[in-house]
Amino acid sequence: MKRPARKSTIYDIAQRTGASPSTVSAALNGTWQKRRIKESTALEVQKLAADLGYTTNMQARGLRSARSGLIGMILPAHFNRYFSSLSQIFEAHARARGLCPVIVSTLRDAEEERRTVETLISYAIDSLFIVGASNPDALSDICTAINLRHINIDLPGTKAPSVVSDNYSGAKILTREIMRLMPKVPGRLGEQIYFIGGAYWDNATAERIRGFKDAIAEQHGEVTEAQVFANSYEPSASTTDVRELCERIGGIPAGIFVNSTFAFEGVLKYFSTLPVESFRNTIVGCYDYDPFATFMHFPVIMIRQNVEELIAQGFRILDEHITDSRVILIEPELVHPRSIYSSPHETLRRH
Amino acid sequence: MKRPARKSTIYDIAQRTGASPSTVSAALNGTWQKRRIKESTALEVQKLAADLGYTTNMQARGLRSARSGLIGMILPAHFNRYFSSLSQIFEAHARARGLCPVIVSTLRDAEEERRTVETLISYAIDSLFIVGASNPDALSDICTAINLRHINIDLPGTKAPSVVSDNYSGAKILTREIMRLMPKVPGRLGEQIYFIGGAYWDNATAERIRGFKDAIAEQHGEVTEAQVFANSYEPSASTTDVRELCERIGGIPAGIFVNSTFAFEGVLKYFSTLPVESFRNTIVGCYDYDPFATFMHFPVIMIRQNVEELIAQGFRILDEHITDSRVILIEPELVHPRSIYSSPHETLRRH
DNA sequence: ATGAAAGCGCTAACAA
DNA sequence: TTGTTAGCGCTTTCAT
Repeated sequence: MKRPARKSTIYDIAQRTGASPSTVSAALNGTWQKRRIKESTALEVQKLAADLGYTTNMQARGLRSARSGLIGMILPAHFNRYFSSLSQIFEAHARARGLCPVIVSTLRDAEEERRTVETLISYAIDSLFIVGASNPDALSDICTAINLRHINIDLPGTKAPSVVSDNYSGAKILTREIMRLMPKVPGRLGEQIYFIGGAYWDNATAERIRGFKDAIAEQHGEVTEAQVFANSYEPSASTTDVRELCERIGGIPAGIFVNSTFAFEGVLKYFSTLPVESFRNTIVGCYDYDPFATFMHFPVIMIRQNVEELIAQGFRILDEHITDSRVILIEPELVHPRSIYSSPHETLRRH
Repeated sequence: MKRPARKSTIYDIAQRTGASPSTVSAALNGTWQKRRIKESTALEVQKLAADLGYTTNMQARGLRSARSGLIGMILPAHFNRYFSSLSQIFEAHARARGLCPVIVSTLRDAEEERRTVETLISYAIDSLFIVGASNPDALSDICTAINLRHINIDLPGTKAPSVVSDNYSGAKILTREIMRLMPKVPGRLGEQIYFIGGAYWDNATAERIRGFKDAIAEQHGEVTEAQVFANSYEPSASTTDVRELCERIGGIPAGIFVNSTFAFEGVLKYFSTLPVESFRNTIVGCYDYDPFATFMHFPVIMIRQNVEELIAQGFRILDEHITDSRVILIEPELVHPRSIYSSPHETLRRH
């Protein structure tokens, strides 16, 4: 059957089958049994629709029914292994529910986050995942005003349910492991292990710093502020910080806790100026996983967050209509050097 | 001013300002000058709209005007450094044009690609970027039928304009560099350098294999088929391939051309079972860039595709209303070991 | 310089 | 078992 140039509508199908538009509508949107349309009628309509290449105009349906079939997610960046794995899993869950995912990055900019949420709302998204927002509560206010179901992922808020990694224990585990593997050199440990990257005003970073300090305190007493560099998420800030640190202490520290792969890239930028031999006595722990990073020319241990669980719990909360401000903690996992995990890509492919 | 529970509409604003809905509409969508609305009227309307937290219902606008303000992009996966950098750049361009990006992954599955495009069409996207599709022409047919502007990125089609990396020259450059740096050992070169990953039926892989073979032929004559393993994009296939290869030749080959970071992860999975010393005489070249991969315990050279240009040229083609099936080639760049480039994330942040 | 009114494609209440 | 009808919120033509 030749397809029309214009997209066909239920009216076209109504005309050609002799049924009414509402019958066609019901036959096509799955409510025909409830509307007691004769099966043969429904089948006839569906057949013609398929032949014509009909697809529902979602704008019209959405306008009428005040729902869109879209589900939104905002996150700090696409270009990051952690966030893009969240996207991958989020998308799979959305698809499984018959929703079309709309994933937009907001570059850790509160104003951009606000604008983006308003944009998504103007498209009538049915619910929203807010990942790593710099000001989740401000976004919650916007969502609540129009009764939009939403949840915070990765960074908690106080006005909506949150699912976050247990950054405190993760950092503690990672720090303990760094200390265990660190070359034993004389002098105060306080001058040998450092925290680099992230921003101290952000909850995730703050929790990780707390875990870092507590782990050290367990074994070696207090940590000084001079051991923590957390003023920005920009990789370039970490480049500067680690350079100044190394120049000050006259070498690469024995242990470095890097707050994310973003920061790690910044650190590597400085490292690339140093000879390979200078890394003999260094161990790096990085909060976030990258398979290539576990294969570097010096030992790197990593933390892998449970991305599947972060998203799955988010959907569970939506399903159960939970709206209080509970915080669900998800345990991350320690990754040893030279470890390759399969990517979500591998497990998702279906056929 | 207290905001209403329900989202306000132009009718609410019309009522409260005493203007008519059409005047309000014009005042709010930027056409008021053309409609010769008094400036004071427009300002009054805009002020109230702001106070009320009004935002346009894009479904209604889209339904009426047959445009949505959405721009779609489909790609094989989010969870990949190359694709997610394409997302990041695509998003920036879309935003700059006042469009809302909808980026969906289709897992290199032709059927999923088709379904996704139909879904995006049902939301009336204004144009579409098709990245790395397994069957671009089938998608072009769907788009053309409803007059949807679209372009192919990364993999070319014959029914729409395409912007692709120059995979042939990129592979040639990479192969030459592998050969230049390879440890010189006796015996035929044919038994010392191998191509691993990707799928030979996919244009990008095929072009890279061609570049690989030609580069070797330039210096050492023919290449045998036994040197090329390209049956799947799954990392696990590369794990198996490289394992069997190494077991067959009794060691790690002197040179390995890895077709993508996906495949590289698979290769590393096997490498992680080998002692560090066994890599003394190996050099790996990988088609795709990852900063961490350049810091491994054996030398890795990489190809970095010009992501910014791939997307920018795509938008240029859209802007210039080009619809023929021309193919624009973008040159990629060789990356030496221990090289860190700044991420798109850093350059995009605006404020 | 502005208002009235039609209609985009769909859903759902109501009528038959 | 099916048809009629009234909108959803907006844009746009035409009238004033």
